[in-house]
Amino acid sequence: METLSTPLVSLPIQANPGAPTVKNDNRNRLVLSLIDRCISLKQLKQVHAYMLRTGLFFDAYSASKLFTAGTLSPFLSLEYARKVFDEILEPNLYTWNTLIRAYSWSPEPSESVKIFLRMLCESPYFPNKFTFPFLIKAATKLSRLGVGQVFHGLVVKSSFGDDVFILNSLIHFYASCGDLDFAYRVFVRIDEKDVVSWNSMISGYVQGGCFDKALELFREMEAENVKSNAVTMVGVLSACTKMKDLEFGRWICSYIEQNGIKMDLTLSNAMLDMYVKCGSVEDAKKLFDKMEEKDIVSWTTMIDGYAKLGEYDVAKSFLDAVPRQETATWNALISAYDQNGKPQEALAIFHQLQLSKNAKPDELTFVSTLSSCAQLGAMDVGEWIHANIKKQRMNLNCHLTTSLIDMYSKCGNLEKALDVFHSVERRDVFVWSSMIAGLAMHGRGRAAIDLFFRMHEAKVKPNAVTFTNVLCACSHSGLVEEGRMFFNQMEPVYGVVPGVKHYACMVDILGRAGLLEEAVEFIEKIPITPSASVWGALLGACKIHENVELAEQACSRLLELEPENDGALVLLSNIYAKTGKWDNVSELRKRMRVSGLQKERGWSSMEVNGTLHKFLAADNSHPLSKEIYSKLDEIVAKLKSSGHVTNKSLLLQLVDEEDMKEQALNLHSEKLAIAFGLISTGPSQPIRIVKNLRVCGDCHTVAKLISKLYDKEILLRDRLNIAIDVASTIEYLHHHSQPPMVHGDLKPSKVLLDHDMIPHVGDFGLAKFMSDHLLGTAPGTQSSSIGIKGIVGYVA
DNA sequence: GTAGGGTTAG
Repeated sequence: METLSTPLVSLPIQANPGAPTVKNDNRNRLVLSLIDRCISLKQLKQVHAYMLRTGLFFDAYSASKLFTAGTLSPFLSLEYARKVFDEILEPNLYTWNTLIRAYSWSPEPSESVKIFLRMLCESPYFPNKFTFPFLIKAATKLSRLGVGQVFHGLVVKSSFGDDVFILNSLIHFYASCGDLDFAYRVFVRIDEKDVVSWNSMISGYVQGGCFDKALELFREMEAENVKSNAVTMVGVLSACTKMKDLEFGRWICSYIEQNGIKMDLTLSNAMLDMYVKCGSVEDAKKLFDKMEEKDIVSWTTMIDGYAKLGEYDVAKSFLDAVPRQETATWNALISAYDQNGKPQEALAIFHQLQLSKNAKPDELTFVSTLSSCAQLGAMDVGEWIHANIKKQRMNLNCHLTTSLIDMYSKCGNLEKALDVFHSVERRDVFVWSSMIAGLAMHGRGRAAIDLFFRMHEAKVKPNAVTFTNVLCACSHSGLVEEGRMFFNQMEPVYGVVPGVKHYACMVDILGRAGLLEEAVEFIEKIPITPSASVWGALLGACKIHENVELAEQACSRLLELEPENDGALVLLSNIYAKTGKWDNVSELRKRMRVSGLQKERGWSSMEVNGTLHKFLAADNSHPLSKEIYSKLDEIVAKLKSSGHVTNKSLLLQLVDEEDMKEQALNLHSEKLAIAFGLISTGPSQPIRIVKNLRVCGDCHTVAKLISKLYDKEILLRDRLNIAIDVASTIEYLHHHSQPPMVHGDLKPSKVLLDHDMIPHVGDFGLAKFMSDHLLGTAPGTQSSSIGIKGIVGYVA
């Protein structure tokens, strides 16, 4: 007889399809058992061919067996299974259900719904109790509330409203669509709740952020003597993790032991994660060492734990020890570096990953790496990644789109950011928001507002991030009326409750416009306790408008909330300096020295052909140092002969000798970087520089002059990241109290200020971030800063 | 005669 090694045959079908004369004999049973033993698609196809030749395929049961194997096997090919299905002349309900199920698992769950509709039209069958869980799963994956509701209605009409399997799927469906109330309504109406009903509701609450409710439900479950299982524990542990409640987490671990709940790999991993996220890497390590079975999640959790703690060497040793390196393990380290303000290290690991044979970068790698590129202004690497995404024909999903827009915007290339934005079909709220931020960053406040309305027309609902970006756009373009309008509309019209960031933005808008009294009145009316960032915004405005008295008040309120906020002290000292109160300046500086507050050292970085060059002030460590300094001399001479006078008042420090002041200014890291840029870039290449702190007024002016004198585009971004076109005098005035030097035909060199206006996700407190963002520092000084997290745009 | 629900990281 034929065996699996029999070559594939051509398919002249001999059997009469209409008459299933296949006997249930031994030979056929053997063939059917071969289906289960197939270990490759090729073997399955051989059985298929044999069945066609003998006519066995036209037996409904046998055909469905083959088809099911095609959809279930690890080597499953949905395309092949679909072909098999299409060959089955009269598929039975089981076969239809199997196809619906196959698609509900696939990346195209909408096919499930289409197949279901086809079944209703083409077949004599109605859905049974098995059909609905598959359909509801598809609706869940599609996140389409309406679709699931239709199925729910059908369930009730088809009298399956008591089936606990179906109702449990519905709980899961409603919860994952965010409708926890409805999920709970389904839950309470189940007469005979089983453990899965409870688990579905508990994990629904956890995923919806209602951790208290999840734990309450767990207690209720206990009170009703429903025995929990490992899945229950995963849900409850996950709630502890999110609440960072180590004590309760430990209690759950002992509960698991006492109640003899069987540990499985997922539960162990959930425990590991709880320990790591609640701050006890030691406990996690103990558990990790005891675990008999570990998978990639276990390893990744440990790497992530150590990396987030800043113990990078330990994290790396775990990475090296992973039995099978996968992309996720690399991603853990890359994203930890990225999010802890170590973008260079993130890129270094990325390069190692590229050299590694075991794994290749995936979407998540690119998202983190693009964020690091954005932080560093490393546009060459960013562009390389963009090209790679295209080359790999990787699906440009919303996460990647957002990251690309963010990267190009922050690297100063608004056009490319817009290209990406226009090239995609799918734009979620984060894609729109990042583009709004990009426009705002480049001083295009009106365009940012227009985009907001286009987003509204596209029926994408704005969220808190969108409003922060729109308000920032108003603030940076001096659009006071528009800012007021958006702020007043956000809750009543768009249902977004103003948060601390929005209040701070509003104070910033009013303050920058000189409406200091109104800003103070606004602060008094804020229904929540004003955060440090709100006072920071007021303080910033006081600096612009030289209101020393109010500045002192704002500063003391800020320091009550954040005694460690060195930025506030630096800003206040700048205000004193600007108004000539040198005694107060030295007193403040002394206070900072005593309390150990130190300024972060300023640096500027510049990327040339994918290599990053970093400069400190008066740096001479660069291999081309000699050439750089001679270029700098040349620049200084050219500037002088063109009539530029160094604005020494910008050096807000007590330096006595006039020429020392001038020299100190000329050695600023951004000037070194520009000099280096002039000798290392081709004639048409722009110079793109990123500064970690603020760019001083002199460097700002000089950058523009050099741009003209050398006919070179210069993009200079600092930690406050807004691009200002030379032409936009008004916007300039909002940032600097003295008017810019206006040159008739100056090339549009841009100065980017206001880094990271987009709210960040992650462990850095938002308030802290916002106060950093809004405080900034005065031109000429370099304030210390707190770690900046680069990516953005979407909530984890 | 075959089948269905809930879980961990990034």
